[in-house]
Amino acid sequence: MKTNSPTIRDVAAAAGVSVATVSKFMNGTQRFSAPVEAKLKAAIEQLGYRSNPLARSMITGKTRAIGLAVLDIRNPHFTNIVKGANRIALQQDYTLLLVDTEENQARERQLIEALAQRVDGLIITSRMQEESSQWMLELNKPVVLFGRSRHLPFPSVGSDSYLAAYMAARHLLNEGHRRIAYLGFGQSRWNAERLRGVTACLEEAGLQIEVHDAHAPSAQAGERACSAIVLGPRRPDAVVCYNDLIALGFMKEARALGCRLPEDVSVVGFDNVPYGEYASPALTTMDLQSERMGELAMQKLLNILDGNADDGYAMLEPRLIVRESTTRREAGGSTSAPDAAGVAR
Amino acid sequence: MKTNSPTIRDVAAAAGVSVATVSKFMNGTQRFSAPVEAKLKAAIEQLGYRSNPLARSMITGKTRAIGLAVLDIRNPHFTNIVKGANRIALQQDYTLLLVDTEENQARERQLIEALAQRVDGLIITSRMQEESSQWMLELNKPVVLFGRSRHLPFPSVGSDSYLAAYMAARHLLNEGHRRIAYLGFGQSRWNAERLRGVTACLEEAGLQIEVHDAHAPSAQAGERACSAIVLGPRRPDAVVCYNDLIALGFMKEARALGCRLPEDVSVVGFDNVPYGEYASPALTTMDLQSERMGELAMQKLLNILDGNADDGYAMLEPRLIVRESTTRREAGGSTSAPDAAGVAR
DNA sequence: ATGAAAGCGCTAACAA
DNA sequence: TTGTTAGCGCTTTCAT
Repeated sequence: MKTNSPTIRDVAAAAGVSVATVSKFMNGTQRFSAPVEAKLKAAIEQLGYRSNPLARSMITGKTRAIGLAVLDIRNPHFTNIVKGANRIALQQDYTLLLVDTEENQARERQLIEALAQRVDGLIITSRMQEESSQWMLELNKPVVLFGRSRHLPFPSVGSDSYLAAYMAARHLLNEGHRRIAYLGFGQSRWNAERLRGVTACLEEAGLQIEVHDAHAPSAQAGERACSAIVLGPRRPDAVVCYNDLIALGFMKEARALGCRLPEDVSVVGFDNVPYGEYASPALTTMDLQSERMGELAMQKLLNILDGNADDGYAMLEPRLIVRESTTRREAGGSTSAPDAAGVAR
Repeated sequence: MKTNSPTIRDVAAAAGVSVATVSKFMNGTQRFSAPVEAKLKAAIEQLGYRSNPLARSMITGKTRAIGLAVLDIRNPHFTNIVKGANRIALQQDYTLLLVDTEENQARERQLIEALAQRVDGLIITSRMQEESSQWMLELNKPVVLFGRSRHLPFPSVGSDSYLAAYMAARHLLNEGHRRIAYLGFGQSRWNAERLRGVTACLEEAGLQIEVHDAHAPSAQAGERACSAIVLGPRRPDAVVCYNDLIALGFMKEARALGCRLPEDVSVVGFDNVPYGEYASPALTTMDLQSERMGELAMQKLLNILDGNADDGYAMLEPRLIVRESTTRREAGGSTSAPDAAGVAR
């Protein structure tokens, strides 16, 4: 299995032409006389020649590879980003180098620095503060970030967390809820905005919010955080969760604790992960368009690599997906959801 | 941003030594006199030198990258494989090149062939028949496959689909079910084995099986397939689904159709995807240890790259995870699950 | 312990 | 249209 694959020189020899000719032919840089073209084709076919991308990259300085660093590939939000990014990359003949940074938090920076050396550009999701991410500038490679970047001159894509949260709260209010809690994830860069959105909406209605933290963006964390909220002295009648995973965990535990959902407690999440739909009650959520974000990020990056400037922030519109976890099916509530109609499903 | 990073020559000049010395230093190939080492360190530090992995790869012929081709990154089964593979790769300082082949089915082969040129080895999940995958031999790179490979001399890892299916059926039998259906996915390479396992178990009990096909390994497909099974003339009292996604979709639709789960119909899936636990009823499933499969596959591959021979098939033990979708909570059934106790949760 | 020199497989001027 | 030639940044004998 140590078959040395044929080099450009082998082809040149076999076809009786120079290596430069072969190179030009491979890259379609030029036109050729019929006989030469025929010989070239024959030799290439016969030898099974495929040009070595490494050698090519060394000279051109381009690898046609994009580095993608995600926090946790198992979180469907990031999975979707990868899916979207991969789609666009494939269309343009780029390859994806993936790193799941959660697997080695301490080495996040090293990992990304190493990654940067093998790619033309990077798409990065990070938990680091922008202030402490100045080193990304020294990557000397185009980077696209998620969430509006304020301290870094990189283009970015995100969705309006504030608005999304506001919408979620508004929906809950419309459903007649008054005691609303927020189960957040403090370490996230979007947590603050989401909290702000919910808070603002409630304040307009003269209501207060009760804030909890899940300590992780996972279903397990949602489970763990549940009892303190649901069994506390003043049980909320609705909770906005930082993301769908937390919401799913919360719902499971809440029911185990004897709550009826959504009658006793309504739940909203963020991200619209595929499985919220299959939980029961099906999870109402804010669709942040993760997959589209991945596509957009990749598009921005490839665009830059094509020489076009872009340091903008592309913001996607959040969409409310109303499902069962917030809609009072029987008894209970007050108004029937006035905003449920015509909403994207 | 067109900062040309320093080359080995810059370092050599700055340190007043030869490039060979710098190279040896970078690779820790040799020991050095104190003064040289000091100058080297200073120069490298001062210039911020990082050796170019491409140039290195050109000579050594090693890229320290592994290609991973998955059918659909959004299927948690594959997500888990990626997670596991990534973990091991990171530990050994390898990078992952990911391709989601579903994004471009027609180009699967091209994609993988291109991938092969940039990596030291590949881990491939494919829907192709082994018989028509002989081209993989011409990759001239070590490959690890999933599922026992019979026609290809590649090592592989998988779990015992036959046994898993047999176990699932046995569990259903123990729960008192008699009319059992199998909702499969004919295009998968494991479908046949799973069907065999279920069939064998039922035959031992003198029972027949009713077979359906979901046409896709997704929740949506499960939803679509549901009504024909549940509203047919002879509704089964339990169904074994090809995977958890199909099972989840099936359950959602079944309930929409007015079935009580698990009282009217019990459901089992395969894969133990994270969200089965958060569905309701929580999904009973066969844990095939996807993440472990990813780890193992990567371990096998790196092992081969270390020069050790390995053409074996590593088979993981399936485990039954009993949850609510098969346990008769009230009324109904016959025996209470005798095998539910002591089972991994 | 250190250095000189010959490439790895390819592209990119520049000549012809 | 085709060929010559000089490297890309690095590793690796082989000398010293």
